[in-house]
Amino acid sequence: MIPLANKKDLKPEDFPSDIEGLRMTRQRREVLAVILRDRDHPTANDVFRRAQDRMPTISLATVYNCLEALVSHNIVRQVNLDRESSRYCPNLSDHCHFQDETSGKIHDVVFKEGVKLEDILELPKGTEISHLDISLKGNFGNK
Amino acid sequence: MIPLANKKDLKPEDFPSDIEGLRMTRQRREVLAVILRDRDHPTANDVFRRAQDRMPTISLATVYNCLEALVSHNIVRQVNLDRESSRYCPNLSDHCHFQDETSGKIHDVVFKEGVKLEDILELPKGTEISHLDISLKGNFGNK
DNA sequence: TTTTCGAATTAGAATAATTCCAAATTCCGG
DNA sequence: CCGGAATTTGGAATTATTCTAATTCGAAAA
Repeated sequence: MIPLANKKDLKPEDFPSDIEGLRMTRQRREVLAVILRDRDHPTANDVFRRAQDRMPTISLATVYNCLEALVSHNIVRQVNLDRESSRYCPNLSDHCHFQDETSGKIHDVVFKEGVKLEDILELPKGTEISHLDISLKGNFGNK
Repeated sequence: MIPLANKKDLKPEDFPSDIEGLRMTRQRREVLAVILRDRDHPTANDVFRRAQDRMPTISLATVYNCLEALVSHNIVRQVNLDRESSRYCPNLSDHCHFQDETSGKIHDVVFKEGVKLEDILELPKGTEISHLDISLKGNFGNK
């Protein structure tokens, strides 16, 4: 599924009719295209406003529906920071999120080669991890 | 402030009149006592219901006020998992949270000795971290 | 092509956590 | 004890998200 993540400028109408077992409707294509195009971790409402440019009749409820469909089929990732609205991200590879306190912008941060959770955390034997979420806040270096 | 965390059975009225620069009012004492007593990561509403046992007139708004005062003075920690309501935790030492998917219960998990973030994440030089949040979901081993 | 039928979309109402507000109360220094 | 400041209170307001019920769509069958 990483390939999809690179199709930054694929036109919505060129998406296959089925992605990860999810039927791609007109509005799902549009929502996905927005998320692949602008990788700034938009909220559902951001996605809604952007999708309206090319599809003025789309509704906010539909955007929520589409996002939930895309997330549950592992096509996009939902990012939750604190109590803020959920954000959406087309980067499916293992990574975590850094929110710059001055700009509010969110940056993806990747793990160093070969790092395993068991090396970091005191977890009882037999623990099985299905989801991991790491988020950071502070001042991001450089760029 | 670790000492406070151990005063599991301190009566609210025995708290000092000032903790971390925060004036301890009657309702703040009560809220803090609830959090120190039941370490099950209660939500604001849980705290409200429990506080009502000894103080039937306390209001939910006050519980929210108290919690925000306690959190901003680093007396308790606010825990946010996904989109669920915030939970509150008297454990101020570095740790993260594991939510057991079958029971819904939240467990504190500590880092292994000597683990540093820079060893784990690819962070640009000059990055300063002010907050770190790690949460896990899955099936917790043993106990 | 036309029909059919479940799935998807829509607008608006409903919900739930949290915050806001303005009035009443309590607190504390002088 | 007094006055101003801080806190508490109940209810209204806000906001993100979900739900609902009606409509529309679209793929496959006929």
